[in-house]
Amino acid sequence: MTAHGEGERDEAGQPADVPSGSGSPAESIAVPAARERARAIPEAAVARLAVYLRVLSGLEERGTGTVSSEELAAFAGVNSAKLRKDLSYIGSYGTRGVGYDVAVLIGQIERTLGLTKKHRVAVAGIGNLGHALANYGGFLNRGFPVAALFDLDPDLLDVPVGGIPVSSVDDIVEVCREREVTIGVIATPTEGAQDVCDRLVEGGVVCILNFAPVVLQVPEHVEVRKVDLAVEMQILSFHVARRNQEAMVVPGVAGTDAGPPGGGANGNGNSDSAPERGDVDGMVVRP
Amino acid sequence: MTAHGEGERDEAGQPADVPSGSGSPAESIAVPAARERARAIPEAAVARLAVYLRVLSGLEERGTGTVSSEELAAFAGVNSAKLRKDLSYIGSYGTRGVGYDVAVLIGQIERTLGLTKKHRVAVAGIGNLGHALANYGGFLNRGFPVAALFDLDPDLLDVPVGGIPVSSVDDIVEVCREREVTIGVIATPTEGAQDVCDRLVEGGVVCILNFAPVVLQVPEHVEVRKVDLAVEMQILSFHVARRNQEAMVVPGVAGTDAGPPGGGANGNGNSDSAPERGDVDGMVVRP
DNA sequence: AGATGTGAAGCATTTCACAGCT
DNA sequence: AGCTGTGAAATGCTTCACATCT
Repeated sequence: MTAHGEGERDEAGQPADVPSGSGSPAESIAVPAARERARAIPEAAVARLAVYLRVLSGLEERGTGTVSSEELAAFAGVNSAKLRKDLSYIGSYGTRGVGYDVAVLIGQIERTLGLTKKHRVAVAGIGNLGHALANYGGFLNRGFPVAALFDLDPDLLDVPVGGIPVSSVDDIVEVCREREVTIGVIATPTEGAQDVCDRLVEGGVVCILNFAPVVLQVPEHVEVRKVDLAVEMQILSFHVARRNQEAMVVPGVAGTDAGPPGGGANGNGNSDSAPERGDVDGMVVRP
Repeated sequence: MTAHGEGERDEAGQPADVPSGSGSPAESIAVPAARERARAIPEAAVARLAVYLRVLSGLEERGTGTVSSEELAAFAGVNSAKLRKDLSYIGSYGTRGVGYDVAVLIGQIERTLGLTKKHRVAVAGIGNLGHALANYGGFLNRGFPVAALFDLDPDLLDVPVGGIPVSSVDDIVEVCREREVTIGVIATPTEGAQDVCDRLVEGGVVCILNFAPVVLQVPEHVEVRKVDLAVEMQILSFHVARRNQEAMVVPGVAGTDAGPPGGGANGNGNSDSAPERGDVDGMVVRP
């Protein structure tokens, strides 16, 4: 996806014509230049950098000082060429003949991902999923302090969850502005999602992680990512079906000869880039 | 995502030589043919088909009989050319000059995704996230009945969650075989994930949805998808950082002139294909 | 007219393979 | 010798634009 160069990218970039300047269209530097905005790091690489970061943190804890691209790639489940290319986007921090200094690399990736600045997070929809997000201290806290929780249910109001009292969705705008929230997580059911989203945006949130199975409408300066469990399940279903079909063609192994045969182990990952996700029906937990 | 053509794909396909037939290597149709196994539908398209399906279900409920590619695309947040190409992978079920019959299309997408066969699901790790998954009836039930729950915590054993009693992780293999579970969801903390995964596989599970921030090692016949919230957050963080940087270059709009300006609304989606995900640290909820 | 289905062009990402530093 | 960093080739996905069918 779980992800990549999804179509709808704001292709247009900026309006072709200069907004204010009325005059002669002719020779300005303009038109093609609009497109030259170097998007630097490929979207797909950004997602992997986050993975490398986790692996590197683990290595650092275990006192490892340096790693080769080969080793790091193995831990992250990618191949080494891809890893080196990904790292090359953020600069040259390796030492030829040696490898990468773990601490240095961690620092550089954090810088690139903007993790030096702590982004305050608000979670809307304190059902099971919301609880899961708010409760586990170690989760969001590594750079993403949860600063506010919102729900409709009056029974939840002011009850602290993971140390933070739940506020009313009516106060989203106000609270988000006060606490300078920049990232919003929507864990509400489908119905409330767009409304909550609008409020978060009005409250100054610029990035949204959406668990509700709807395509949110947002102004273009807002970035949305979607996580849709039902879609993930359906993708898995597709692969089971495909596998079964293939098995049908090649008779060979039929029975339920259980157990991992050779025990071969391959790295894994979401084998794709899942742009939009949705689901057949409400899947998210209670408001 | 999310889901497709990730590098590590089992390139090799089937063994180059015909499994059984020993004889002369010479003129068989073989060698290049191995590679010709049409992988048919692009992984990225599969993820979107699931989204179209959700939208179509909504339309059907509201009694809509037909839709044009333009309309359907708008609801799904993609452009119509992409939608038509995606649908073309599963066959020609539209009517030129008219559009698509909603019911027919639903049927065809369900068939393609293998949703006609109900896949039984097991959830391991009944913390907040596990509860979220197990509880909400409407979630997995649309084609994915939850057939088993597993946890380490003795206090949870036999306590029914969403109608299903929790079993011990020690019984994973046995229970999964008995209940013919084909899809496993891992919502445990990092530590237990690989162990649980091994057991699920031994119990006959062929697809795994993994919420733990580790790259699971699995035999190659098993498909794994990963959902990693920390990675999602970090990707968002990256975008905030990039945006701020750009804003720095182009002085223009500085202040906190809140509120959605024009109110422009663009469809959204995960702007990329995130193959592997991971996270800086434990993020998943309690076991 | 109106909308689908699809070759072909256009981009993006991945992989190869090797020059170049330590 | 070993391993990084990176052009260039290969692959895959998206968008265009139009022939084709109703």
